[in-house]
Amino acid sequence: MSRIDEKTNWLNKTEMAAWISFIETIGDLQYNLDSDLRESSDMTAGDYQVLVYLSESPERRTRMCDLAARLNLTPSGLTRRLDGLVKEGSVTREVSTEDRRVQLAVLTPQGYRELVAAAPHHVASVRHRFIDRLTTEQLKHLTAAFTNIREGLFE
Amino acid sequence: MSRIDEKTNWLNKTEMAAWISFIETIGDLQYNLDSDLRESSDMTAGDYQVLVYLSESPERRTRMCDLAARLNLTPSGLTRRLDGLVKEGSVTREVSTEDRRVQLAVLTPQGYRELVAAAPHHVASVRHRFIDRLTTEQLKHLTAAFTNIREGLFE
DNA sequence: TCACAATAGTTGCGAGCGCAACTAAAATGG
DNA sequence: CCATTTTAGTTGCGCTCGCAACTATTGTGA
Repeated sequence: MSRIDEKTNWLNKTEMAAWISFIETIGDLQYNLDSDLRESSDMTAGDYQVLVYLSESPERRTRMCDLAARLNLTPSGLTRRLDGLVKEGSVTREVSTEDRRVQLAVLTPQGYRELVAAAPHHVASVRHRFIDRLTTEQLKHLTAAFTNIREGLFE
Repeated sequence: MSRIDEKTNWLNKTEMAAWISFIETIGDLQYNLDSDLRESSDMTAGDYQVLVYLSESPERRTRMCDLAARLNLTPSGLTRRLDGLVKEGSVTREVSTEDRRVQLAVLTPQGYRELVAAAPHHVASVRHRFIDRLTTEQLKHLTAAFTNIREGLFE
C-alpha cells in the first residue's frame, strides 16, 4: 500500500493495539448489554434510552425534536421508535399548547414503572460488563480519554 | 427507584462519569468515522471491514462462515453484505473444491485497488478522530482497559 | 400584512441485518 | 453402508432507521 501514498502516517504498534482493542470490544460490549436488557426487561437499549431521558425531563415530557437531538436520531427514526412505545402504553403523544407544530412525548405511569423495574438490572449489567472490569484509576483515565475524543468530534 | 430494589449498587460519581463519557462518545465517533469513509471512498464501514479481512487472508479468499464469525455477522447478514460487494465487482464467490458446501469470498483485483485507495483516508480519519486525541500513555491505558473488558465478555 | 422562509413532525421508500425455515453437502454411528 | 445429525449458505419476513418529499405551523422582512 505504501506505493500509493508514500506519506500516509500508518499506525505504529501502540496505536494499532489501542485501536484494535477498542474497535473489537465495543461491538461485543454493546451486543452483550443489549442482550442483558432484552432478557431481564424485554426492552431494547433504544427504548430504555427514551424512557430514561423522559423520566429526567420536567413533567416527564419532551419535545420530539429535543429528544431526537439527544438520542442522535433523525425525526423519522424517532417517530417510529415512539410508535412502538406508544403502542405498548409506555409513552403518549400530546400536542404542545404553546407551539402547535410540536408533539410532546410524555412518559406514562406504566412507562415509569417499566423503567424503575428495568433500571437495577441494567445497572447490574453495566457493572458486570464494564465498570467492575476496571479499577478506579482506569475509570478516571478512561473518562479523560473519551472526553478528549468527544471534544475533538465537534471541532 | 431505591424502593424497588434496596440493594441495587448504583454507580457512584466516578463510575457514572466514565460510563457516560464512554457511551455518549462511541456513537458519535462511529458516526464520524463512517461519514469520513463514505465521503472519501464511497464505502460503508462494513464493506471496508470485509475488504480488509479478505486482503489479509491467504490468496485473498475466505470461507463465508469464517468471515461471518470474524465480522460478528449472522450467515444471512453476511450473504446480503456480500451481495452488494459482488454486484460492484469488489468480491466474487467461488465454490470450494474441498467442501462443496462452502462458498469462498474472493477479493478481486478491483476490490483490492479500492481498498488500497481507501486505506490512507481511513487511517487519517482514525488518527484525526481517535489516535491523535490521546497521548501514548493514554493509548496504553486504554488498551489495557479494553482488553480487560473484552476478556470479561467471554467468561 | 402577506409572501416566503424556517421549523416540527409524519410517511413512502429503501438499505442493512437478525431469526426461522429451507436446501445441499459432509460427517457420524450403528 | 445407509439413516441421522451437523454444518454451510440462502431466502422470506420483519424490525429499525436514514433520506427525501410532504403537511402544518410559526417566524421574518419588505
